[in-house]
Amino acid sequence: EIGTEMIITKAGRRMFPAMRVKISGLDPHQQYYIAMDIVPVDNKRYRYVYHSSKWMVAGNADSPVPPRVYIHPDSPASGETWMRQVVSFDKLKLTNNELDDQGHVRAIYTDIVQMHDLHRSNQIILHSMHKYQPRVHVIRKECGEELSPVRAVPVGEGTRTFSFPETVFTTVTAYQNQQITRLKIDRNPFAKGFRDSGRNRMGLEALVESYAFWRPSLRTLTFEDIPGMAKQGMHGAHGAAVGAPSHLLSTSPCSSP
Amino acid sequence: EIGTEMIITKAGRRMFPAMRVKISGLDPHQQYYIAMDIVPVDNKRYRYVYHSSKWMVAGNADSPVPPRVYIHPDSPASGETWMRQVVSFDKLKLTNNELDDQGHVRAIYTDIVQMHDLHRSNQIILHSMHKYQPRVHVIRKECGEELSPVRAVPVGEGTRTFSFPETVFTTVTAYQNQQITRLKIDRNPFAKGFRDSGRNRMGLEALVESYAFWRPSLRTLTFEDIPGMAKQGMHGAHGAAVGAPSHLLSTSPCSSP
DNA sequence: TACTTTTCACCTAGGTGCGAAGAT
DNA sequence: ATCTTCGCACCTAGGTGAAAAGTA
Repeated sequence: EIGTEMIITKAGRRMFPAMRVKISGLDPHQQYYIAMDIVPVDNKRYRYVYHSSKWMVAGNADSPVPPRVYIHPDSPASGETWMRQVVSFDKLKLTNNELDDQGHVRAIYTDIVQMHDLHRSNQIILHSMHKYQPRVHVIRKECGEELSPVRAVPVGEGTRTFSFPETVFTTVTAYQNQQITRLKIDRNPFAKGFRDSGRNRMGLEALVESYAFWRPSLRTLTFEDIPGMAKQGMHGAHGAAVGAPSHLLSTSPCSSP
Repeated sequence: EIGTEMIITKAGRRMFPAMRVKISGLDPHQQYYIAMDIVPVDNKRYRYVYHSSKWMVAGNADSPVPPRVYIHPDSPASGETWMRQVVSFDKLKLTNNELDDQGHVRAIYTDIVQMHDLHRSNQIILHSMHKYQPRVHVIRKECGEELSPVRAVPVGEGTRTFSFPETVFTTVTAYQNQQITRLKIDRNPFAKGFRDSGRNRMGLEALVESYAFWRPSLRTLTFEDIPGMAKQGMHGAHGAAVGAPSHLLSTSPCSSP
């Protein structure tokens, strides 16, 4: 399996393809946040070796960047709403600029309830030439504004985290692998101006097969998590689910102090 | 004072200028929805008489259209968030098409809490050649999903409605008053293609003075409503506030059944 | 006649990779 | 040598009023 590359810029660049998930098994009447963060896969820095067309370790990772959580703009919404549609993260942008456009960098560490309140940044800060893993979080919304602080990567009952190993990518400021460039140009509508009318020698369909993130079967990921049936671990065709047991997401009578 | 005209189309047309309000006096830690609806000014249908440049009554109003509420897309958010920025309704569209793009027309009558849940339409249905008054609603978010049904125009404690008589307008499918056309072309960036480099004989600044909705001093409306000081009635320079006493908006310890 | 719908050129706004230039 | 930044042409997406055509 070959990982793809994602451009990062100072102004922020969208991921392409964007992460899209289909969700099932939520309590229809419960409110949830859905969020994404992106965590390092390892502690290494990479470089691309052209003659072998491979990424090679080039030292240890740079010092960590301020962690960010991208809160899906439809948050909060009921389980019913989330399950009715494919949830797309296409507004999220990747940047290598640690200076926030607004300044409030670390407030994201505070209460998840307040997160909705912060001016929501759609930028996630990453280092170039590193390998990363996007993660999707489903966070049950608590009644009231309980001051239970939640970390940048929220953990606790009522929160569940999903990782899809196929979506690991390497950050770059300019594409290294020309096959990746071809896929981006061919599939991203905004790059239509660079398309080559005469199809190059290797079929693009074959290319798509080689790059996990691009396979249409993966463009929609399914969370299978039926309340009452406390399934755990693998669900759906390719998705690995990690986190609290499923029943924690399903119900929540609203109680108050 | 001369009212402006707003185009309505089947697909929906934005208002220009858009309604923009500045809010103060909310409880910073309380969650609120902010919404807009548009109500008839009277029971009449109008026609434009060119030779006198005036709108004249042309009969009784057409039968009512399905009422709609445009929920500001930042809703719900805390008082702090709402007060930090100017709240703009520039995504709202006016239409004369009673057939909903999605179909769920009347669900808007249900609980305000569920409104956040519905696929939010940005369209408000109006009749052409009628006079309308936009209204802004500030609605305190209740804890939990209490099933207290709220009407299309929410009324009750925790809800407050603001009307600004200067923002009354007449709906049209094509502009009647050519001065309105000139103002739209001169001020709306999307109409730049129709601008006349040689300024027409009457200065546009003078035109703006004649049309209340356009005066820059009104493009930002201020809600003055300090909790604890139960002011009522007129606030700010031009805004008339109508609704529940102000203190009802300011505090709300979260209690449950 | 009086109003509405459709199509269109012309804009705003912003997402692409390219290639030259810059940085280390 | 290797990586990053910037300006650019070329796109997508969609908001304008004009004008012609449609409706009743």
